Amino acid sequence: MTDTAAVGRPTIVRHQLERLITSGELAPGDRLAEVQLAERLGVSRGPVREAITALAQDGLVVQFPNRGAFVRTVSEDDARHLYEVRSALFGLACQLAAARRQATVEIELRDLLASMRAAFERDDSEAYYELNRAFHRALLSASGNPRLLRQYESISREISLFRARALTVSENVASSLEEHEAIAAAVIDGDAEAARRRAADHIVGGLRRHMKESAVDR
Amino acid sequence: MTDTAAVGRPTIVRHQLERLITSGELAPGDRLAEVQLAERLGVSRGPVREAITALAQDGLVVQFPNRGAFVRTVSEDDARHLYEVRSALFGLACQLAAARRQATVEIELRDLLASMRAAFERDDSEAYYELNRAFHRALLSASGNPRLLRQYESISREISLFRARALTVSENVASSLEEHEAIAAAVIDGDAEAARRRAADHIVGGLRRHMKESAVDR
DNA sequence: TACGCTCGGATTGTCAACAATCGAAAGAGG
DNA sequence: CCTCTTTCGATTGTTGACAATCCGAGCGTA
Repeated sequence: MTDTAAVGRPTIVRHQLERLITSGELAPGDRLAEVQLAERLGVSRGPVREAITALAQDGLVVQFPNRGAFVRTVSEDDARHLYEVRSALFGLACQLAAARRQATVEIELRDLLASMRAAFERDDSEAYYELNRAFHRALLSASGNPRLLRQYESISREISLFRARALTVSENVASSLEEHEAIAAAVIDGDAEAARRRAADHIVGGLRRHMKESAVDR
Repeated sequence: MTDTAAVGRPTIVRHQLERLITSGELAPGDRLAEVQLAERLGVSRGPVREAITALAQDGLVVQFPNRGAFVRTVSEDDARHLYEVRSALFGLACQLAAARRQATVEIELRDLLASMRAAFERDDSEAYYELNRAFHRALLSASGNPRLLRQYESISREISLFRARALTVSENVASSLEEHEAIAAAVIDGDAEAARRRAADHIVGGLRRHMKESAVDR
């Protein structure tokens, strides 16, 4: 009955549909025909409808009465709005993480940063992308606010719909890496205000990078 | 297909259920029996199920597989987490509003503040509560980020489940009013950083007030 | 009495059929 | 040729029935 259980019923169909969308198999703007999805997933229309309404509440799908559901399309304005919210959320996470000063987090961050630097130096943008995600998740978890993590991941899913087919080029990774190190330093140092500001600025920079199609750091 | 339409299908049943919960008719912890709700609302189980899953995704309801859905109970920790997120969101809203410097907002804020001060002086906490909400909404709207408004209202709905039966006592209204004036001044002045900080601190203060049962300013 | 098992009522999960609504194509009229 | 109306196919919205699952009452045994 508490926050952690509020993730909702992890119904198989819901996750399958979510995967179809986030993987790009169902592209933004695509129609979500209930019967078609039902037979594709081997179930009836009922579970599909519920999954669709859940995803609509999540923002991945938009519904029009009597006209059906469509995969959300994210305009440039939408993307800016989403990045603004994400920026505030990540800023808060780092602020809280810095205020808590957990020793385990310090180790985890140093470890991740070392791996990221290694991935950068051997130009492995695939690995860097994953480590980047792990780095963000680590700080979100370190905030001690599970709701914040959930909110952040929801926003991130929506953002992933923006220019989903942008290639991950390895430009600006250097500056991204520097920003990460600055954030980690502030968190480890316990400087909550600096951590917040740097984290927020970092996400805003992510919007810039995303806008110009170099999508490594989203 | 854009963000504004993403509010989801405004199905009657969903709003009815939401009202039952936010009005306190269905208290936190109460079971949401599908058949009972169905006949109470005069529909079948289908729409009720969909409404429940939507509300679960929203955080007002928690679901357990094969065991049913319950109105979310918000612990003190949950409340703190929610207030932290709310604080960041409202801070962002005021920061953005300050950066935009819209003339119409200035007028609106001055007007609202005058009404709030009047309500405070005649000790009308009911009116003050409503004006308080309007003040927050005005700043959220002035941010120019509809997604932010939506997120904020979602969080606010969840917070309203915390100690829902706390009486609205007219204590601390004076300090709350001062904080509002300080926020508005920063927004009007275009000082985004001050606006953000004051707004965030204001919400954190709201948590303190809420914790000690004086729930005027949530 | 305490513990484990079985069974039964109640509730959720799923399904297929029916009703309501929409959009597009066909047709009538100007 | 264009526009408005009408019809029709397709899709969503809703329903009641059936299957699966859970929880607790009752029974038996140590």
